[in-house]
Amino acid sequence: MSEISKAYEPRSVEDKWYQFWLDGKFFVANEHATKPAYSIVIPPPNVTGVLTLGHVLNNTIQDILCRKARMDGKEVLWLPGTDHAGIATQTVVERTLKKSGEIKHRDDLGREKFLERVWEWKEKHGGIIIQQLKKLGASCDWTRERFTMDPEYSRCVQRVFVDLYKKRLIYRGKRMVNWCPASLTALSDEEVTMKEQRGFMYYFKVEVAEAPGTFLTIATTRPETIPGDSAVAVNPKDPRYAHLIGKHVLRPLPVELPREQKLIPIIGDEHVDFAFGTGVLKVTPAHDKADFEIYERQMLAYHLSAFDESSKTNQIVEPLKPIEVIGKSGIMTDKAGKDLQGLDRFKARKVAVEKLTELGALEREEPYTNNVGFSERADVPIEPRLSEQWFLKYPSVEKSREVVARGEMKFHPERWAKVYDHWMDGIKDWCISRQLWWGHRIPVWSKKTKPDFFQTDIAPVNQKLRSSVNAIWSLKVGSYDLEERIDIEEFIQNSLPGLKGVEESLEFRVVGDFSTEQAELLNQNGFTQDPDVLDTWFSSWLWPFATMGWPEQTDTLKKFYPTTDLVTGPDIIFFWVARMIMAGYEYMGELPFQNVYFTGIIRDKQGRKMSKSLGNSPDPLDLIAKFGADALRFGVMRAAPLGQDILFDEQNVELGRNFCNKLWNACRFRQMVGTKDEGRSMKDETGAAAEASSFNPHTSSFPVQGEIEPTLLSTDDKWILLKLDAALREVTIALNEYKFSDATAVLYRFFWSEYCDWYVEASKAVFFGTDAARKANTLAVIDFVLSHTVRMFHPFLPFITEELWHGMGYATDMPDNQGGKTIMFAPWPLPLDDDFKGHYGLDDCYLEMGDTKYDLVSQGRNLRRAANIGASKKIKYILKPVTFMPPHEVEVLKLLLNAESVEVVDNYVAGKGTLTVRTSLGELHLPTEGLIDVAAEQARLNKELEKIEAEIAKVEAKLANPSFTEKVPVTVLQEHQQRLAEWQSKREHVKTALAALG
RNA sequence: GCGUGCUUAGCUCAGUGGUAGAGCAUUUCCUUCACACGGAAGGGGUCGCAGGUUCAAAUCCUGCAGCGCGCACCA
Repeated sequence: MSEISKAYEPRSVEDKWYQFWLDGKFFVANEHATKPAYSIVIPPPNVTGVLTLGHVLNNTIQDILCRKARMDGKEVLWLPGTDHAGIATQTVVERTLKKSGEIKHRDDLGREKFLERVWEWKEKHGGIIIQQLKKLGASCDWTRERFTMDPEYSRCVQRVFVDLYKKRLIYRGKRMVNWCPASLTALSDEEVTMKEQRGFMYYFKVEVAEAPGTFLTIATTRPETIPGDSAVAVNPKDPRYAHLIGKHVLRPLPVELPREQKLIPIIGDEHVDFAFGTGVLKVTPAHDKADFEIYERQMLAYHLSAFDESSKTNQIVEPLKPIEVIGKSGIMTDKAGKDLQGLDRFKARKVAVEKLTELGALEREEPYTNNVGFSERADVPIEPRLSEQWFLKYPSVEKSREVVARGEMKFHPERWAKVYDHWMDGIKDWCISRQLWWGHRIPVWSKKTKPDFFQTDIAPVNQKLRSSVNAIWSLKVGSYDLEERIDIEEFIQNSLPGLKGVEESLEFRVVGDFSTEQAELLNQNGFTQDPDVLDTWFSSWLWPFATMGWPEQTDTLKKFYPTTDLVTGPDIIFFWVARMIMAGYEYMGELPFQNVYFTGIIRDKQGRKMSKSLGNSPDPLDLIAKFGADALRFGVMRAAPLGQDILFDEQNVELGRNFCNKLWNACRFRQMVGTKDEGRSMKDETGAAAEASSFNPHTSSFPVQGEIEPTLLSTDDKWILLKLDAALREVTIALNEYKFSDATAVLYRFFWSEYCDWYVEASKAVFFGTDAARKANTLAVIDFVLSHTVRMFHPFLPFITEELWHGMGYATDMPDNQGGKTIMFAPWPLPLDDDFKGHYGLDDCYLEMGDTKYDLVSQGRNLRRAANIGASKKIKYILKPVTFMPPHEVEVLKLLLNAESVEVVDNYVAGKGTLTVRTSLGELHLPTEGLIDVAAEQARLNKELEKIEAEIAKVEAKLANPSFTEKVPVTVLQEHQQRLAEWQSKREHVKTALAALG
């Protein structure tokens, strides 16, 4: 036999077994299997990202679920992959190219060349996170790895876009969007986070044109937008101002404009809160969402009245219209006037205030804290901006809401269902276009032409596109925003003849699920493709089915869709989870997953979010190198209760390592005590045969009759088997309820506090003894317990358990597909059933017997301290048992007490200076021969006595209360009475002990 | 503002009506032949505050306070 090392060394083990699993194709899902399916799709990490602790948490949970499902006999698909992370990836590549001095702006390269560089980057860095997941032990089916920019996946995205366009759920429009001046793209509402900002509220006055000398005071936080004001709004119900509606004020900025160009109307709108500020609102429709809405509401009414007004006064030159004063990079435009033009928006604010002051228009400024939307990605204030974008009206909203509301799809913890429902309730259209290059380009082409050139410009292309059933044409005439869908054949027949000679240009637009060739055709024929790409989430919302071969009805889809569980962070509940549910219903006709487990968010010791800039985010790979992947997994799981954020501390991982080491050494102990005659030996070589042995690994499905001899079982044996049974039950329940930290706590308690601390120690009494039959039987019990334990640990600690499964020889007697090859497919250990318990005499009373015995030992050990006897000194105890104490039990006590002897004396009378403890098993005496510090021991006992008296008083008070004794259930009453008796007995004992001290 | 979660030992957290728990930290002792990544024995808590329900409340209800998160948002 070969020695195994004293400490567990994960490094020599983990890579070996991961390669073994890959070589054995154990992670590969078989879509033709008859076993019931279990599936998870991975939340695709950013392709150029690196592993964070968040990923560790998330993927460890998924791996636990998958490994448990395999042991439950399910056919498991854990489908991995990455997403292209449009903004993040493009930004990183652009920044890198800039840093190297290669470009100043991505325009220097041009779209095509730039994208080539992004692909290069992706090829170079794209595999990193996948490799890291392998280090963690993730049992993903890597043969099915997907990327959102794969050709097939991209076709899915395109197809869905066209379908939704066809259904008129996708539309284009000039709307107010969240504009990121750093990334130069529109963002969805979900990508904006509100942050409190300390600033100022500026109060400035404007004169009413029609009533010189009358001033209105306006409060604003953004004076730089004054040149963009198109109106001033008051509440029509506000008695202070209502009469001014229809009149005009003189806008102070830009100063150089002629008076008539600075006149803007006073309009009435219910939106204006007259309790807030001054009750007068400046309306800047190009730079504020609410203002834009007012603009839309009031535009018509105003234009009508303005018409009357201007015909009378001839003063109003500019109608109410959005004026863009802030450009797309956050730089003030020429419309902002000569003082502000070219300035950054924040610098412009200061200058605007100076100008107002110079004009004498600024009344005052007050410190003010308000909420400002920030670009989540770039962390700069977003700019509400009017621009032409593509929007999606969400599909299948009602079904998606109901499935969660009804509890058909379950959220864990449940409270997220409410958050989800609330969001779905107020759901707004999704801005899906992004002004980026890296992503799925919008499949829309357009070409302008005059009616007379239709036959040469458009018709031939239409002819060639006919093979695509999904070509949808629309027509935009002149500069009107309106865009009509047309049937191109019908257009040729009916409308075209009438347009002969018309000089106005027509813009033909075609949306379609085109092939690369068809797209090329369009480009060659002078059609221009929409330059924008789609939001990354517009591809990842298809993830659960697009990764499985949709739109084909593949066998994989048939077998594994809908998926079983989804594990993700609550921070992407709207971004991803909600949208996947809707896409699932829209395209698969059913929900994409049955359960959603929301993890907590990993924070540092101080409760701060992990972030690169704080440098508080440890590299999981460093942790794996230092402690092992199993240790990291166990540590994170143990610290991550369902529904709570996790304060990460490296100590958790250290604890995981210690636990693995404990497991390792407990097996080492088994090897050492059993090798001589009966035991198995630990092997070094994977798959090498175990030495011949009379002990077989046991499972619940392979009962152990003939292996463990029931009549030879000691109290300790029965106790640990019952504890194992309890642990199996508890762990199984915890896993079913997704309570991973509970499960790890049970594993820890069972293995460390029960098996190692008590059973292994007690078993030494057997192994150091001479009874060969009992020794053999104890080994059988140990093998039974360990073979179950190792399997129970496997989902959490995949590497060390595989090593031990083979090393201890437990694999060899199992069928190949049931653990013979790998513990991955060994059956999940079931709790012990009644037949088993009956056969081995495992009555629950042994639990109490064991507990009492170990309690006696603890108390006996305590006497050592009371007597100031060093831990290593062998001492003599005297036991006065209540009933007959079998010699074996006395041996166990002797060993556990580290005693020179435990003498059984049935009628022992303790003399002076003898310390005594008592349990229901009997009394344990330690004659001290004057070694003790009498005063200290008296103090200790008196303190204990006080405690006991307090407990007695509490229970007595309860029992003396008639309403208690009358109303309480009998069992509770008995419990209390028994407890009183116990405390009283203890009191007697302590008193006796005090008296014995002299 | 609406919603939601948390507040229990020095720290991190379990504990949904009946004797307050774990891990870490701490104190003392021990390198005894599985493991010092270890063993043994201790100390440490009026369960955020105030009411209420109940024979009985860390636990259920109400209110308050503090911290956090999500959504909405008033210039």
